[in-house]
Amino acid sequence: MNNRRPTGTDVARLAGVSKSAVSRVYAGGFVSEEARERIVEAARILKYRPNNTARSLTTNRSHLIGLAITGLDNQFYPLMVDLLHQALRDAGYRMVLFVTHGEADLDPVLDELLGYRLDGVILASSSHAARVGHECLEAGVPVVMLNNVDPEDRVPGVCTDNVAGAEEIARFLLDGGHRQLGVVSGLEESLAAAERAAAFTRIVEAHGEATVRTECGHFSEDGAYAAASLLLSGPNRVTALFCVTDFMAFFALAAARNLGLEPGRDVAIFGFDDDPISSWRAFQLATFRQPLEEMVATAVDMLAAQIRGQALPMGTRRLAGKIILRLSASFA
Amino acid sequence: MNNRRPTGTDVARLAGVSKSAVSRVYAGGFVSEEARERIVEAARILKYRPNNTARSLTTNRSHLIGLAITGLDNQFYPLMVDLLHQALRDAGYRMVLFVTHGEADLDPVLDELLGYRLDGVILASSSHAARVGHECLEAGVPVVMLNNVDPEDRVPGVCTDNVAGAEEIARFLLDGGHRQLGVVSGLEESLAAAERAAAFTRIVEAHGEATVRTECGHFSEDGAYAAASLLLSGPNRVTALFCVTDFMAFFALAAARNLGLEPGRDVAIFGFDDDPISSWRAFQLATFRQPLEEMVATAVDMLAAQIRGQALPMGTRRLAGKIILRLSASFA
DNA sequence: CACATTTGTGGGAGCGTTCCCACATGCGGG
DNA sequence: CCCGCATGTGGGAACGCTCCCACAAATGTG
Repeated sequence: MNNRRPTGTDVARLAGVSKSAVSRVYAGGFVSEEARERIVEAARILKYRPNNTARSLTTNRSHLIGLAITGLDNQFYPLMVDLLHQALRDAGYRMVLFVTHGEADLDPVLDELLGYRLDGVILASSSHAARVGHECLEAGVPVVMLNNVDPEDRVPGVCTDNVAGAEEIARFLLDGGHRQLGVVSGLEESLAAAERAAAFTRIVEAHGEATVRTECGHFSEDGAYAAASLLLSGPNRVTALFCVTDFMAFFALAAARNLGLEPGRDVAIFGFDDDPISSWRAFQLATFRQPLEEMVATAVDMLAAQIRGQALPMGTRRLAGKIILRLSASFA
Repeated sequence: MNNRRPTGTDVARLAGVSKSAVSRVYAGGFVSEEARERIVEAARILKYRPNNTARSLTTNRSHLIGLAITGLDNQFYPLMVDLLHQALRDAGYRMVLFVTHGEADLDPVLDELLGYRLDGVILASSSHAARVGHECLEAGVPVVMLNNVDPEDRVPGVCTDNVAGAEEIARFLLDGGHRQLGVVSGLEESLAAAERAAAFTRIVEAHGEATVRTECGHFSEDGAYAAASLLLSGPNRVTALFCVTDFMAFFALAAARNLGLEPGRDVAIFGFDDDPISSWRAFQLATFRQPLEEMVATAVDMLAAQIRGQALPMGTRRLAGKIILRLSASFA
């Protein structure tokens, strides 16, 4: 344990060259073929590996990207993390994870985000992410919002075209003959979710003969269950339900069944995201698929461009999604 | 963008002290109250934040812990990541995430684990983690295995007492009168899962009148579905099924229903983990709860002890779990 | 054959910290 | 009054790398 790790100087000594030559081998410069071979061989013997910390200090690049994300209970997020991890790896970056729970967590996270010399930050938190984004912008740290939007439209970001998606679902349900519609909304701080609820409501209200009621599901299990239960019971109960996330829709399905209503027969239920478990036999949830691969790739591209120093057009890129019909809305 | 971040020297100049004094404020040394105030004020004005990279270079501590974990589709893992993140945060560490998919991914990950001067590594990958563990050991990097065991018992680790858990499930099913039992096993590289299958089998075979058949579920959706379908059909189909992970059990539930068998009435199905969604109404899966909070806390403690330089007793700590009875095994 | 040009090389400063050491103070006791 | 001894302080080396610059050797040109 006491034998410290070998340094570039050690390798240089063994190979009979200068440490500059060693550096050139690993940082990509010109070295004669002969010297390169000797250096690589020496490095192999000593088990040398360049110290990334020291390297970062001079190059001012850490190759570390921070990812801030809300609690991973919503299965859609782990999938996003996985894809993001791959995309970042392919682009030569490592991922430092920051899991937040609510707003209180955000400030210490922010502190660390800035204290560590991260090359960039991806904000996939559902709440209050814009505030963090503004601070990054101010500190000159490249930043991208993913699956969320900055109300002030200053932080660059990428998300699904929430409006088009919610509208398509609304039209589908209206076309299916539904006139009493319900929305299980998320927290107000999440603009992406708010956009979905608003767009859905707008279409229904424009129809004239249809009505829409909204209950807040708070992005939580109990919240969604309670909201759906409320909307699905009483004298003017709804016949179709739009939950702004699949995660909440799963609890709406449970609430419906608890009331003796079979989704797809007695009530139509839609989610949003296309969470991987939506297609499971137990749920078969109709939803709107976010183009996750494309979103992730775009976000990483946008971030990489900023890191390269390219000024970015501000604002949010909105990618097209796709409605996915499954059993839970089959009779609509 | 061009105005570089302020350094400790900048702060020292503004406060009229030396950079040593500034360092003392942030690294925790003795500074007179008056000087401290002036420094803090100057830092506030300049928006100074110590550069962690430079700090790491001298202290040889990065406060970065690497977490290697297999694909996050199994919901149990995101939960683990979340808890681990919190525990590491509380202990003053940040988490660098490495998501692996199969064995091929492991070598490049290992390279990066060692190249980055991580203070320690947590291996929660289900497969081949021991190999990576050995290499860390060799390189002198503190390492802990979580929810997995090293067959050679050299890498310290913590997991649930898989044997006791699987045995308890087996006895419960035998006591319930089941005589034709089935196991949906995982991949062979995962020793933790193998332990469960083996312990279950041992108890059943010791019974004398009961038989047990095993099919490999490969930890995958399709694999588990196929394995369960096989076990639940044919002339000598099983009446009780033990899946070595909840994730696979969800597909066993689906397979059973697809065959017209209602879990908890026509067939008993057990998982292992107590994945958060096991308790959902759509599943109500009987299972064995891993003491995740305790496991995570123990793993972080063990890692921190190694980082402090304490030699650790080798081998795996096995924590007690708890059987959780739910509808899927109610008639047993 | 003198000179420019290419090619590879080593020396050394610098990145922003920490930490050791030397050195000023202020103060009480011999 | 001078010595010891706390108590703060600043200077400067060190961490392991990159990268600029100067320079040597090999090659090409008039």
